[in-house]
Amino acid sequence: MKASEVTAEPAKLRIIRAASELFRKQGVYQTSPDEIIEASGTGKGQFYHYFKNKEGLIHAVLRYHLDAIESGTFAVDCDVDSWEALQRWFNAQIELQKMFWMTRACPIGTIGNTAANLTEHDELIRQDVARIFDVMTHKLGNFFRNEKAAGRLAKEADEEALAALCVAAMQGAMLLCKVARTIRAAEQVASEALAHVRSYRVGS
Amino acid sequence: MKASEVTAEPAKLRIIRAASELFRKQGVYQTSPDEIIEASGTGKGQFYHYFKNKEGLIHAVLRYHLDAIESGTFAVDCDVDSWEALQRWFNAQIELQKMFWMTRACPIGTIGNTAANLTEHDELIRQDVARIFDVMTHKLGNFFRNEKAAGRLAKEADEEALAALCVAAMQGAMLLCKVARTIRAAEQVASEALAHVRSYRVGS
Amino acid sequence: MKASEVTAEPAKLRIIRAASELFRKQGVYQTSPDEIIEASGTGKGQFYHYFKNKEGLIHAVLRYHLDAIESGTFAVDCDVDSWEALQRWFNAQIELQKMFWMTRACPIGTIGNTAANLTEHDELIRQDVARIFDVMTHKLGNFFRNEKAAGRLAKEADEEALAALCVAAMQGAMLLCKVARTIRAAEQVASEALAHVRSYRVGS
Amino acid sequence: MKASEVTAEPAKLRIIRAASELFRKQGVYQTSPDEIIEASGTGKGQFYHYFKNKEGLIHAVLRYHLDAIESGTFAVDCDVDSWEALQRWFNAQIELQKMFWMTRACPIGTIGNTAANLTEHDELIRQDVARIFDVMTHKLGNFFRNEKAAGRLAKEADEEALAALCVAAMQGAMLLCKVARTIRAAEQVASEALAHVRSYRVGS
DNA sequence: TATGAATGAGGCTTCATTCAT
DNA sequence: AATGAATGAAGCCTCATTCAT
Repeated sequence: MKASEVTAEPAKLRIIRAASELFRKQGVYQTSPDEIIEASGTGKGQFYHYFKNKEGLIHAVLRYHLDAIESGTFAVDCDVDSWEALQRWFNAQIELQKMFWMTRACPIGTIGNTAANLTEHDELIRQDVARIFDVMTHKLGNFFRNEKAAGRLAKEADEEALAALCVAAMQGAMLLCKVARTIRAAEQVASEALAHVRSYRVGS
Repeated sequence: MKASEVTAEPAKLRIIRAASELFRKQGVYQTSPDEIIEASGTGKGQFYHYFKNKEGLIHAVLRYHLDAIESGTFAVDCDVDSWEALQRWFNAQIELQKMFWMTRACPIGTIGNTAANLTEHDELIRQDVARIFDVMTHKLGNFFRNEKAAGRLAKEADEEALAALCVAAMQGAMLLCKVARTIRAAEQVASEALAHVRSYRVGS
Repeated sequence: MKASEVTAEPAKLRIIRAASELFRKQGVYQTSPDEIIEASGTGKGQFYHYFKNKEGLIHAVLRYHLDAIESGTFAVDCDVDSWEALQRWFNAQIELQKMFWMTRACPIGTIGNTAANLTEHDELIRQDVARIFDVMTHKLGNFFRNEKAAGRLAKEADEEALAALCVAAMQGAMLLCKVARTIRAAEQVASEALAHVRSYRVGS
Repeated sequence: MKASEVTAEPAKLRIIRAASELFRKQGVYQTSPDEIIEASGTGKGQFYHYFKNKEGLIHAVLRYHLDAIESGTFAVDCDVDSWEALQRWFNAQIELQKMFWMTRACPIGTIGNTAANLTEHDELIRQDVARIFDVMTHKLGNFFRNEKAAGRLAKEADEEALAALCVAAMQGAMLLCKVARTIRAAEQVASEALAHVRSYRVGS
């Protein structure tokens, strides 16, 4: 049983990884199970053996990203613990965007953007995406809360709102960049958002 | 000829309006020509008579929104000429979001999010969306430029970047709200973004 | 409009007839839309243009048979108005069974037998089949009622029950014949059922 | 060897019993090996270890029912040895039908109905079903033969035909009941069939 | 201008079965 | 004896588009 699980993981993981990559490149609705099956080098049966249906796979892909975010292995490190780390958080997103240039960089952004078109049928997916944004926002919020507790952030600062601004601004910025095919908006937005949160900084 | 154009417009417009509404509600990829045809009360022939194909219709819908934005008849008035109007610009989006609760409010955002996943094939659409965000950003930018010219905005403010922040933040915020099914993020983000641009205000 | 309906009928009818024939030969669950499409010389689009789905087609086929039964053009004439006609009603079923030998003769029987396996999902179909058996039973019942009214059937005879016996016995008999690959059971059953109803005959 | 057979039986039997129940509830074609495997609490390997394929399992299920009928442990006791027992034979089927309301009661009927649509491919199954109906008919026939031998049944009675009528009428009646969702037809048919065979009774 | 029938590629999913452990 | 991963053919259906009237 343990042995079979060990050998089973690859196929399931291969599917998740292939799907994750295709979703990022083409979007969720533009990627068919057949494409994922081919890219993962598995078969139709495998796909539906491991996932109830396409929605189930999307769910699995999102859990995969969520795990990465929570464990700190995500492409954009959300465990911010210093103002430099916050700066890096913004920069990482800009770099990702640059790296993949005209393809959508942030996998969450892509699925999140897809989520923007979700119908009532995809409730599970909506919740997954919501969860991810929630975790990201909380992680940034924790930094601001810690800073305030340490007296390095103005008392009137709303930690939650500042975190929401950072996440929302960068999601929106990446959308703008994708359609405009230029990184400028992301740089401007990151710069302004950072300036804003820094304006609440007090002490040293 | 003129007469036929006069009688033709209604059908074409009906299709555009029906499509616009369905795109906003369900997303572009989740809306089939058949659905649009049914909702608009026209026929298959009409559809392909007025539009080369589905992409052509999306293009027409985007031009329709662009026209509305440029003429100031868009749901969110982008001709901002005072700090109160700017506040209204933010509020209008929040109100739209509330109105359509859990559906994506901004029609541009919805199509834009789809466009974010477009392949080279749908280049036309990408450019349309880019154009719209560009116009929105410029309209806001004009306000900041005017304010600076009038000495009411700090010299060190980057008008273009501030406008980009406003647009990006609200696009991202509406995405967050859509997936989280709560208006909170949009309110927080609007509040922080507004606070940021206001911090550059000088004089009275 | 009338013209298009006239030209449209053939495709729809061709599908219904092809399906009807395949259902009789192979059974409903053993016949795929693709098979029907091929046999009818139409295309997938036609199929789903005229019928919501496979169930919708089954429904249409059953209505087609019901119409034939009601209008008296069905292979087994159910408008029985004499004892000779009743005899013919039994014989017609036996002859059909012989004609198609190892294939199932009665299209209703085939679909009815399929209906025996219906799940809750096929409610519409169940009702259609029920309706057909109901009409058949009532038509036979009418004969018995008329005979009783004319004083040629014993007062204690239950017209409805006699009709039910005829229909049920022949449905069961055809099942037995199909699996046994011999016509004997149908002949025996028809003979006994006829003897039974005749035993209630009075007068001339 | 003997020991392993002893431990093996349970799994094989569990599969047969689970399949039998599912076949009765949903029909043969609507039941997949996976479903049977899950319901029986076994594994894929078990299934194909004990049965060559699905057809082999159907065959086994039918042998299982045949054994029950021959040994008198079937739900409907076919070892009729008195007029009361005959009455019970009819009633048992009505009671089964009531018990499972709207599902097909007789497992043979269900598989038989499926078998009625079988292609040459499933010859084995057809023969199994034919065999079962044959055994049932013979068992009832034996009763009539015995009665005739004892002088309690009219000489002109055709024992075999009477038995066929009973079996066919009840199979047909259960089909009618299933589609009509009412027990009425079965009661009427049983009553008429019984009346018919009783009409040949002679002596007290 | 207008209608809707026709087309067929491709999407998602289930199924029966085999294979490796 | 037992497990469940792997396979791929086939099933049902939707889609965007073209054609005929």
